[in-house]
Amino acid sequence: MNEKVQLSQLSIPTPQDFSFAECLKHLMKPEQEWLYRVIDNSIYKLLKMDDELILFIIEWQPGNIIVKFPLTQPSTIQVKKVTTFISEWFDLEKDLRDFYELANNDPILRPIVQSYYGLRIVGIPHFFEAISWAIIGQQINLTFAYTLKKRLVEKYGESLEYEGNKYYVFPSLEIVASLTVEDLKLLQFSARKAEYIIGIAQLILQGKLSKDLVLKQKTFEQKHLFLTSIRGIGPWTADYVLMKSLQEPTAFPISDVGLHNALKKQLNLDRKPTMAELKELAMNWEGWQAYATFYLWRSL
DNA sequence: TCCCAGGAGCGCT
DNA sequence: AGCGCTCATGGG
Repeated sequence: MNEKVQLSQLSIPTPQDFSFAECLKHLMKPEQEWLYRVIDNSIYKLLKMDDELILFIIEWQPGNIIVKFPLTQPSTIQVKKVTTFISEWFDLEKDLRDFYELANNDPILRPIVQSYYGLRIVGIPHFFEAISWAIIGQQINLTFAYTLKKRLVEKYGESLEYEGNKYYVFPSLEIVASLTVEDLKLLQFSARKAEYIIGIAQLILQGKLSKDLVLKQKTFEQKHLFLTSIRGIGPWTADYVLMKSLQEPTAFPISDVGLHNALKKQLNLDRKPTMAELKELAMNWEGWQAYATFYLWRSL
């Protein structure tokens, strides 16, 4: 009667300057996010691995992220994949000391970094999801972008129910690759974005695009160039993906509207900064442009 | 109604 | 290589 199930548990050490609370705040901002759920300081996330849906719960105790698997006993390989996923999700491998030193000498970043100290770039490890999300978000307001993503995930993503809540995984490459532009237009995607996303799913399935293929490029510039050679991926999207999915600290979506608004606010401007001003400011952020951007986004 | 939104591709110089 | 036009639709 009411026997406690033995929970499989995993522990991932976190860096000294890691703030789970700040990362949680970031995760809780969107109101229409269906690819994870935050309940009482725990993150619930569903992944598909080896054709199996795996739900896990992320908590934190000083020094360690604790992962529990409430429904399944994960295999060794699955545990390893979840560990990698979480490490990328919260950018745990990055040593931020140089960034913090740089930020403390930067009049714009100093106050922001103090306010959100310990925040790490909360990424999108799932490569196809990261690209799709960037494309969805191109040139439309974020609220509508979340609506579009929600519709896509609801309609085409696999799901599983746990304790009364439904958890989704991002739609598979196979499914998206087989969709027509009309299918996505029904969800109010523009024809162009539908083409981009379907085309990218097909490219990945054909082996012509993958995280590994990007990583194989030697320099950051080559990675950027490789990504922008793909239809639908312009400079902003390439930087966004390099920042959120490949943990590249020098990725810099310099044309990003959110970045412009954050700087306008921090600098107390009555207009958005010009491209020349952006480049001038960013000279101080060399090597850590992605972190500067992420912290500036947070300041909004 | 108007302007803007976490842009990108394309054609024309 | 750089500029301008077009796409597309919800939010405020």
